[in-house]
Amino acid sequence: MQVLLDKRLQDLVEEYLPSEDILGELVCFFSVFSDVTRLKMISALSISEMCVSDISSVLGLNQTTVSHQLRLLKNVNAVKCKRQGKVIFYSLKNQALSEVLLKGVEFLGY
Amino acid sequence: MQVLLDKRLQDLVEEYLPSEDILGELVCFFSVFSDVTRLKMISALSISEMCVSDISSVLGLNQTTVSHQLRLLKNVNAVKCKRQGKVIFYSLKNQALSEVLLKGVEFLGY
DNA sequence: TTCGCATATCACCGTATGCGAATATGAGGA
DNA sequence: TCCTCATATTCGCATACGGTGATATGCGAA
Repeated sequence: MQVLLDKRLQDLVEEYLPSEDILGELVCFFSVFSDVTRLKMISALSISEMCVSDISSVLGLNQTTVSHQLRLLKNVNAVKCKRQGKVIFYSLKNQALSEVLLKGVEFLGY
Repeated sequence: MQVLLDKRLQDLVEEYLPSEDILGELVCFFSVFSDVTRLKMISALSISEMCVSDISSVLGLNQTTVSHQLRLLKNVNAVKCKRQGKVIFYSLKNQALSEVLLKGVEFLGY
C-alpha cells in the first residue's frame, strides 16, 4: 500500500478533523435525517406544533412508533414538548433543522 | 386518541410532505453523515483529494473499511474518483457536502 | 380514589449496518 | 505472459436500529 499523502496534508487533516466527541455528536444530529419516519415527523413539525395523536394520524404511523421516535428526537435536542392537560405538544427546537433539510433537498437538485 | 389537527393543517402537511421517493433519497443523502467513519472520510476529502491508501493511513482505518465506505459514498453521489495508473483518487463531488457538515457543526453550537 | 384517555416505556423480533479476514480484480512493469 | 501492488468484493459476524404489542404512567374528570 503506497501512501502518497505528504506531511503537510497529513497535518492539515489532523488539524481539521473534529474530535471523536464532536464527531459523535454530529452523527447523533444527522441521524435525525437518516430515517424516513423521522423525516416525515420533522417535515410535519416544521409546519406546525402537534400532539402525538396528530402526528400519528396525519402521517399514518403507529402511536408507539411516533412516541419512540419523539423520544429519540428529544434526546438529540431536535424537538421540545409542552404538556397541556392530557395532551403533549411537540415542536421543532431549532430552525436549523429545517435549513439542513433544505440543504439536502438542494443537493438532490429539487 | 384525540386528534386535534384541523383539516387545513392536515392539508398543508400532505401538500408539503415530500414523496416517498424523495424521502428515500434524502435518507440516503443524510446517511452519509450518520456514521463516524464516513464523517472522518468526508472531513479528510474536504481538504484534498486522496487515494484509498492515503485515507486509510491518515485516518487509521482498515483498507477494506475505507473501500467499503467509498463505494457507499459513490452510490449516493457523494464522491467521485479518477484512476491514475494503479492508484485511484477520490474527491468530494459537491461543495454542498461540506456546507451540510458546517450546518451540523453550527447546530451543535461550535 | 377510581376511571378514561393520551402518551411513554418495555420487551421482543426481524432486519440493516459496519467491520474485517480472505479473496478477487485489474492495471503497470518485467 | 506473469508478478506485484492498489483497490474492490465476498462473506460471516456482532451489533444497532426500527417497529409494534403489551403494559405502565400521568393527568383530568367525576
